Amino acid sequence: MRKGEQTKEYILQKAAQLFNERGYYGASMSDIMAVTGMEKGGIYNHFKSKDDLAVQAYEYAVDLMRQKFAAAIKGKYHAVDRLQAVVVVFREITDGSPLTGGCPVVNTAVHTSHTHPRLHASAQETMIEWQDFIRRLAQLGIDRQQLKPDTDVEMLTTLLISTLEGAIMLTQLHQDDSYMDRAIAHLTDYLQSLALPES
Amino acid sequence: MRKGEQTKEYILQKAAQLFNERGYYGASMSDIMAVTGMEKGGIYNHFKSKDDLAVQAYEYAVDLMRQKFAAAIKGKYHAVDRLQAVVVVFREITDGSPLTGGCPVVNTAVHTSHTHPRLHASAQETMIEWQDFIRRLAQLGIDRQQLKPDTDVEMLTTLLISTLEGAIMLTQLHQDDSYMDRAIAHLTDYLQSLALPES
DNA sequence: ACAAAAACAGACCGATTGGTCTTAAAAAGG
DNA sequence: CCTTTTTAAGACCAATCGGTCTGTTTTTGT
Repeated sequence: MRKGEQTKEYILQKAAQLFNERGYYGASMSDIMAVTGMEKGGIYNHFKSKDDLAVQAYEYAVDLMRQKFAAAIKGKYHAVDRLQAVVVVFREITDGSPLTGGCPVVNTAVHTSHTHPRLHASAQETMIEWQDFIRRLAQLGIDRQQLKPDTDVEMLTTLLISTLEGAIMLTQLHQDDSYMDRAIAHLTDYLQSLALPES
Repeated sequence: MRKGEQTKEYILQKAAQLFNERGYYGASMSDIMAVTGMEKGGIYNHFKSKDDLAVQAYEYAVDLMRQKFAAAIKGKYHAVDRLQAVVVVFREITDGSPLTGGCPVVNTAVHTSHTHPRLHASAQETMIEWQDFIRRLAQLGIDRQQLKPDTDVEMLTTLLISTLEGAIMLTQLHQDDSYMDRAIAHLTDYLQSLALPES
């Protein structure tokens, strides 16, 4: 029963990549067969429907991102360092890590908005999770007197995600990293400006 | 020959709306028949393929945006006022004007990235057009000594579009205007900070 | 090594896809 | 008003869609 788990993860990886680029309706089962090199029977042995595959593939992609976020802040204790590390994870999205084709959460959100309620709800939940993550980092930074006490946490969260996701989109659209570079340069300044000088 | 033009525009309006929400592959010709209340023959009388319809529907949507931008800066001569007016047009996207379902350029960019090269190229061109528009407004503002001479035009353009498009996405995803409100509040401050005091 | 179980291939299915074509209804031009 | 042209309807088509199922091949545990 171990061989099965291996191929299942292999399929998930390929499918996650394909769905991220093409969306649920833009990627057919034939496409997935082509990209995995497997036949229909082999795939449907692990997933009970295209729907099921898409949902699990999305969860797979999100898990990869979760791991990157966790690894990024590991060993960092200053809120500015941590938030900067989060920014770097977003930067890596445009480099194709862990998936090429842009942010899986935003892509899924756009791709499924009026077509696939189940996946759309998942995208919503993931985004709320990310926002919470950033919010907590910021709030903890305030509590630990690393960030200015009047820091607007909600504003910080919205600006970080909006600017980064928007810049990812521009970088993807034009195949030009400079948009992401500018966004990050600005956010870096912004984060630094929130730092409370050591007392 | 006038009745035909009327129905053609009617179809374009309905199709533009549908494609904006669901994307090229998420919206079938049957869906378009349903939303227009027309039969297949009536639609294919005006468009030679689904492709043709989608391309024209996108152009239709972009034209609506173009008109809004033109109207927004009309009668305004200070760069900060003009850029602020551009921001307001983006704000109206989240209110469903001229189309519900978010920004047609970003939606098309994401929906067609690896599936429909023709439409994807159109989205690219439109985005370049918008960037040029903002760049020119900013540069003219510097030339006319309304903006600080050291204003980074490229940075301004990237930040405006990235932040606004990212915020539109969040507002759409969560059905919550506050993301857009925060983004705009921040950008308003930012634009104000670039203004050159009257001499 | 061998029996049981899991994994995979691929033929097959009905439904839906985008698209065509003939025919009828309705505008438009004289 | 009456002919011509345009407009729209809807039956029809091949191809593709997601999905099932049976049979064969591999793994697996013993």
